[in-house]
Amino acid sequence: MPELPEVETVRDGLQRHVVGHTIRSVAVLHPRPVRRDHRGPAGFATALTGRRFEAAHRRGKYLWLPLDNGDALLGHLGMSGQLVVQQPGRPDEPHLRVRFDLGDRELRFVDQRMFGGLAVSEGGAELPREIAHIARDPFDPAFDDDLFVGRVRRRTAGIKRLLLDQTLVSGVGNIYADEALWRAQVHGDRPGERLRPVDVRRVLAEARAVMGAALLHGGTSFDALYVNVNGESGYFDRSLHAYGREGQECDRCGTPIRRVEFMNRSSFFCPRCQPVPRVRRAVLRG
DNA sequence: AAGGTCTCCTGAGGGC
DNA sequence: TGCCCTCAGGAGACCT
Repeated sequence: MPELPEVETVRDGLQRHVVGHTIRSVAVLHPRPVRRDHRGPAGFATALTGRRFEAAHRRGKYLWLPLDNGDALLGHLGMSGQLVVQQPGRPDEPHLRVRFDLGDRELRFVDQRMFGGLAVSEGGAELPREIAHIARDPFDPAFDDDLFVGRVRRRTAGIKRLLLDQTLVSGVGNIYADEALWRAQVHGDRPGERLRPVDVRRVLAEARAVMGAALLHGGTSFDALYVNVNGESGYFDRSLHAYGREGQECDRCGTPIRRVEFMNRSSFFCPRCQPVPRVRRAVLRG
């Protein structure tokens, strides 16, 4: 599942293998991945044909590639999306959805579950308006720690939900949220407004630490010929302390890791290191 | 405004 | 072996 480190690794690959190349033609093999583009599959292809990729940018889990006419190709990998650079004529990947012919190479969007997608953003070279609501990520030099702490502490929602709110901080998904909270020894249900500033800062610092480590690792999984990075940085197998470890001993205290339902998915935490917040006493209002 | 739930999508894996 | 069920989840839509 691509979160910030995986998407950044893809961005880096696009920068090195796609930027400067011109799109000769576009083949949309399945309509769903271009569903966000109001032009439809044919219009999407037309809008890109003849354009040259000028750069590769990222905000949170979104990627965008400015084009030579001021528009941009905007993309999100969703759960299972991959952007692959292939030699022309190589066999189609099983879930190949969109193919860009760049002459001496092809850029391919492969996505099994199709939660991801591509769209042309009109005038979106600087920052696509479609993602103007997405916050900066914790590695962005312009990310404002104090602003984040302040916003979290004005919210009643649990800190995990807030970590996943891409308008507060971007790039964090379910896995790194659980890992950051485990490392910070904070339970995800603790309301933002009940956390001390130092607690919020620790969670933020641990989110940076765990994603930074994954980023270093993800960068090495690149090879010279292909941009072939997806949600699997390989980091997960080795270094996860909480996510996916239900019933296994906490690496810090030995208590079995617990799994609970959360937003139609799962949360993993150590019940000893990350004590469940006591339910606030009901306040009767007259 | 903010919090919460639902939905989209496919293949892996479990149970029988 | 094969069928059915559940699960995984980012983020927009939608309701309260």
